[in-house]
Amino acid sequence: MAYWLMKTEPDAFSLQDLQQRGQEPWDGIRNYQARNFLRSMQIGDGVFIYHSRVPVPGIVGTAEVVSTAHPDPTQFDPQSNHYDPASSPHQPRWDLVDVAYRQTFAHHVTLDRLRTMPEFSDSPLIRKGNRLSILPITVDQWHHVLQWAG
DNA sequence: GCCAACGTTGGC
DNA sequence: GCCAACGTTGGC
Repeated sequence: MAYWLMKTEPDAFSLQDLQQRGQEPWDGIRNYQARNFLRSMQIGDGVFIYHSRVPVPGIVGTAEVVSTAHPDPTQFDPQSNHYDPASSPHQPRWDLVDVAYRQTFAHHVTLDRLRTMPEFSDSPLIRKGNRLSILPITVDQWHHVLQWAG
């Protein structure tokens, strides 16, 4: 059992969208470090959903990993803006996991708030210029954020 | 919308 | 293998 944080731009796909659909293949990850995290995920792992590129970025709720990693079909689709012509079906380069909605926080845990938490002082999440869209969350971080979220 | 920071690509 | 150029991310 592990914990993760996944970023999304709500203009493209929000926690509310996930709630409406129930679950969703988390496709479009095109970063090797993030992909390697995807590959280490297990069914039942907890996920913080983080909204980026909004006036007040932060963690807005939770989801759960409901599949292990499998090839992301959008890498083979020339119509997709995640198309990767260098990837082949014989040796897929990019994976996804399926993620199910769990809860929306009554109180969002904003980036400003996360910066005040000692649990996050070493996290890439609060570092300037950080572009990692999937990152591991410690047990302490998980529980502390849930506490703040009310 | 701007732009700093970063990861990736490709010429050499 | 180096590194400049490029495209993208994400806070502001």
